[in-house]
Amino acid sequence: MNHNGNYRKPSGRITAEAIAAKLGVSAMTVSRALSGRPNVNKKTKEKILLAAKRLGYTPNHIARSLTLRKTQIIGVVIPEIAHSFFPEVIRGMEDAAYSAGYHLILTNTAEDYNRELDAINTLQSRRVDGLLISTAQTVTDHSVYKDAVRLGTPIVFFDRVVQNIGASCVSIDDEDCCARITEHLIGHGYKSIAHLSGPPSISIGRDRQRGYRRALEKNGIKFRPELVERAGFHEKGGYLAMEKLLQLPARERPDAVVAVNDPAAFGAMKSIEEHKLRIPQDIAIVGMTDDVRAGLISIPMTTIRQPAYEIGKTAALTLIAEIEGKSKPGKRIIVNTELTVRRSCGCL
Amino acid sequence: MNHNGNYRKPSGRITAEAIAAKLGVSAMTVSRALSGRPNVNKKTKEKILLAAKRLGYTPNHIARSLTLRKTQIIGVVIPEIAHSFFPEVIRGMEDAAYSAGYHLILTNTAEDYNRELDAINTLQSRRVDGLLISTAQTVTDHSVYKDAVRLGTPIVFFDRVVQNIGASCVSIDDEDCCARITEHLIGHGYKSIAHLSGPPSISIGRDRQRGYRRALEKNGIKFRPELVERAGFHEKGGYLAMEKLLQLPARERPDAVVAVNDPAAFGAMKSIEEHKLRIPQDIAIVGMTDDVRAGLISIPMTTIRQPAYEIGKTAALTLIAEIEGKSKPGKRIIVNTELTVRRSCGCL
DNA sequence: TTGTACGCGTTATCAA
DNA sequence: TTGATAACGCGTACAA
Repeated sequence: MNHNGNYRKPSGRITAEAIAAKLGVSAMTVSRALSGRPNVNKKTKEKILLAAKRLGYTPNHIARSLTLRKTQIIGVVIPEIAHSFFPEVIRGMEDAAYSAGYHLILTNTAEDYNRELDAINTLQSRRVDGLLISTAQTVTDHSVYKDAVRLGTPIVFFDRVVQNIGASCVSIDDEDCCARITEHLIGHGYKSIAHLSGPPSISIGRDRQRGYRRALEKNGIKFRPELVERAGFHEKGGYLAMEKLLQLPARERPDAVVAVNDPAAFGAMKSIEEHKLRIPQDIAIVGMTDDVRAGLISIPMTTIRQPAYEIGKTAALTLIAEIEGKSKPGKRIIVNTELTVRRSCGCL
Repeated sequence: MNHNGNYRKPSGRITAEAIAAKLGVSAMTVSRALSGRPNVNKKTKEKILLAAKRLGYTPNHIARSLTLRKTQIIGVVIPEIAHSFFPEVIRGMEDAAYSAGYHLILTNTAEDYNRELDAINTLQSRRVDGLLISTAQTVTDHSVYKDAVRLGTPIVFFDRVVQNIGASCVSIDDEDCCARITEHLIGHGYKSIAHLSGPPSISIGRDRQRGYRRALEKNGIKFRPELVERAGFHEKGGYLAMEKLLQLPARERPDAVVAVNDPAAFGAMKSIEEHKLRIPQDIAIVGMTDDVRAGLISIPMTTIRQPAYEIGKTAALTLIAEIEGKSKPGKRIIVNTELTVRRSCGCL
């Protein structure tokens, strides 16, 4: 018994060597026949293929990876699985990977920096061919990423990206999105627009806030810091932030709110409703990301649709191209978004 | 250039051998020190650990897997990713796997039998330690599973299970669930209850239909075959099936509908609404699985909550126990469900 | 067209 | 406590 609690058991599986022995050829010929190389006699090839099938031969990909130094595996690091956005992203990645002969190892960091570190390390020790990463909220130190890139592991960031460290990034233009939806409100006459902001440690949070501010300034509306309240990415934070905003004297209150994402907006809606205020008549509200729920709740929410599937697929295709040397790292890829106007903004 | 389109590039990574050379010890000692074995001199161990860190050593898990014939990888085969049920299942699996030192390779079969075959084969050639499978709708031949089990790859089925082939199964008691929700309707006075059934090729479909029928019979209601319409698992099928039911002469129409799952029920609701019928006054409807949307739509839907996270976690824990020889295969594990009464059944 | 020798990076085994 | 050797199963390179 070794330290793992496992006996060293024989694999029990047929090897190329075994097939070779049975057929009186060398293992090399078997290998060639099975990987479809041209230089094998047609008849011996047929014999080998037949024997392989009869014996239930399954090539050992581990051994293959060891010699080739190529695993055909992509490591995926995401901060949460259940949020409706990521499953779609993963579906896009899986489609792209499957078509190109890669597999996905999925790791969930649950927004925890240490788990993310651990994930990246163990994925590297598994010698994944590349990494697809969306960073956890608590990440501040980028040296792990830099080390990986330096050691030759291609990385493509998606959604929550880290720029300027030599890795490609696939995301929406957060600043622009937020500016757009803010201008949508401005265009419909709202003057006192608040922002429920994301964590400033994440690019998404910073960029969206910048977009909000840019839209105000461009339209000659004075930026009022007291109208920006930190909410984070979740419902609870949105609720608490909105509670704070509603403590402002009535005449200083916002007439519209731009939330950093849909969950935060849902939380805020709850707070607004608890205060017996009407949406959108008393306070309009908009989100971002188009969570599945956005169109289903009693006051359907105006938001910005992010093409999750496309983000996943694009990120995977970009990574695979870089792994195979067909494309250079360091790209910045922006995928298009779409303003989805529903009732919560009062513009319908 | 080999047939893969890849040059054979040197790994560029530090090996245990390299550390050994620098320190004037053997590779074996390095290996022992790094895997925390007891029989290493404390001082040499420290030296080795330090050197490993300084040189940025990442153990090669591939080589390790090759000798140990153990990958610490679990292959997950699911029919669809985006359906809200599976992300939660995967989260449960990931949590369990992470704690036990395993990784998940995720494969999406998109309900396609050939893709499922392919997935299971390539996962086996990657020598995964075990498989977690929810079968695709189009699967009829179970020999792949049997072969895998015979060759010693543990399998645990979840949700859409295959019983009696020696593999463990984790699921809800579909027959019982469907009987329960049907009896709920009967208990509130509905007499003419229809069933939108799932694909009969899948155990879930068959079992739920059996539960529906059992509930009727147990309560002395005559089973009417014309009230069972095949819907499948998706919205569109539910819509079409309901359309058919609504073509029945008015007095033969059902006053309540038991759908095989929530998406089918959503489709049916759409059809009912298009016919200007009211839910639940004209026709009551219930689903199963508690899709996230069930509670959010304008007429919230009565359904049965399946503990997705728990199913995933239990399946993974069961598999890991079997992989490590701590538990025997062939178990049948039932996880509890919960009737969630909302407005669509008219019982509130 | 086919075979031989060796290497990939690690760990089990047995000897020192 | 440490080291030498072999093995895991395959693919490359070269020779036959």
